[in-house]
Amino acid sequence: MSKQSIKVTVDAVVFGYESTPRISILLVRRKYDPFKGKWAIPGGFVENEEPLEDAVYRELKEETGVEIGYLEQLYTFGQPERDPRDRIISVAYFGLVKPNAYTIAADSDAQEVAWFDINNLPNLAFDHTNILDMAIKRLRAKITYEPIGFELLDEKFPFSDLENLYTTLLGREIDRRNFRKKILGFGMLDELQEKASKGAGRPANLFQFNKKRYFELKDKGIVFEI
Amino acid sequence: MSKQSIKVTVDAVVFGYESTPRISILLVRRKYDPFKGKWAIPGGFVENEEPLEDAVYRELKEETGVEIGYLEQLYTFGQPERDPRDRIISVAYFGLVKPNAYTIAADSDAQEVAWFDINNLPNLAFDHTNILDMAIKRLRAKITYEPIGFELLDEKFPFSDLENLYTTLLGREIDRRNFRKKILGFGMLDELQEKASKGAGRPANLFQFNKKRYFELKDKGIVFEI
DNA sequence: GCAAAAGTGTTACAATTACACCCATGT
DNA sequence: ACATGGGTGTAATTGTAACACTTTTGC
Repeated sequence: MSKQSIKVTVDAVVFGYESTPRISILLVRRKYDPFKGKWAIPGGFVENEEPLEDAVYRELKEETGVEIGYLEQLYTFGQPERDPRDRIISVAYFGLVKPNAYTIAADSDAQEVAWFDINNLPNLAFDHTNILDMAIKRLRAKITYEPIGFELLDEKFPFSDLENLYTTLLGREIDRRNFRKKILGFGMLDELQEKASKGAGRPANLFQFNKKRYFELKDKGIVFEI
Repeated sequence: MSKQSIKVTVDAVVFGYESTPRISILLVRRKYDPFKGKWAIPGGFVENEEPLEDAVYRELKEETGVEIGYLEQLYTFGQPERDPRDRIISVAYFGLVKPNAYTIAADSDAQEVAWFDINNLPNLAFDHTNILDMAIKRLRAKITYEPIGFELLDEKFPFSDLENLYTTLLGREIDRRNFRKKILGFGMLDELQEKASKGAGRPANLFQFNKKRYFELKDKGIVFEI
């Protein structure tokens, strides 16, 4: 009991979205053994007096330079054999970044950090494929009952971005009219007096997620659901 | 990093149900400091080569003698100040026991282990009140989208037991006809040729949850939902 | 004026809710 | 025969899903 020698790490599956459209995940290439040279999700050891979430933010900044807008705990992975050398328990998180925060630190060696399309992932170190699978499942499920999709879009976004995000993540077509009716019906989006400039076709109105309003509605018992 | 001195425990919030009706939670009284004499949820240190879930089953058996039928990970609590002495991270689980497993080990001092009604809980050691709150929320939410309620009932149960369980947990009346229609409509309950014996009134038919059938239906895309 | 994406309403269908009486047993 | 809990169907309402044309801009 008092001779317990278990180490604790945090790891973070960080998702980004481009309107290409593609959903991507932030990976780092390992510099040391075990699994030297393999891609892995960013993470590292928790310091003795450090809260778990702080450790996640710190490691992400150190390893990738990315600052995330949304973070939640995913699951704790603790199988004794998950690390070939020591007993290491990993508290995994999942995070979302907006496109404008979607850049990798200038001081990182670009060869060591990269975004990968979730449909085209490399083999990963440790049990990170498991962690990633769970994170993807959680994200897919969660966007249907919590308004976290906005955390993957710019502050101001055209409605079609939201629609494409859902189409891409859920892997099925969505009826534009019904979707718009439903989302706008909640009343948690502010329609701005601004139009998207770039691109072909008719310019879209921009919208903004009103978080304060969302919590008011939630308190009233209104449930977000797709 | 290599001087990390964090310890890892598991703790389990174990729920039971009696058709009184009441939802109860298994607690143990602490024998040692810190919080000596206070009630706490059962748990303890993970051994070096021990999977986390094994540690939960072991601690539950050692401390309470209760064998649980359902177990899932809840959340990992890691605030540095959650234990007044050391840095201890707790991987919390939540478990469900059927009424017939609802007994406390004969070799336990009865004064040290007890079931408490969730509406009448004592002050708890550490941050266990937080853990418990989260577990209750999770249970309430989860019975609406996964068929875990059966894990709190006997193998064979009258339909009214299920209805009362849901009424009690959700804290609102449920229309008997609509509820029955919906649940039986899923086709995951077998109606037995047996009747409940005890009690006043017309004897109820007994039902049994068909887990195999449930997974078949789930694979077909049928989703359980209340 | 044409290509490209944005914006908009109505109808059919499915699911959910509301609601009240008879049945089987024990005493 | 009465008290107790068990068992059952239908109609109204609500929510969801299907569906196609017009508008605004850039080239």
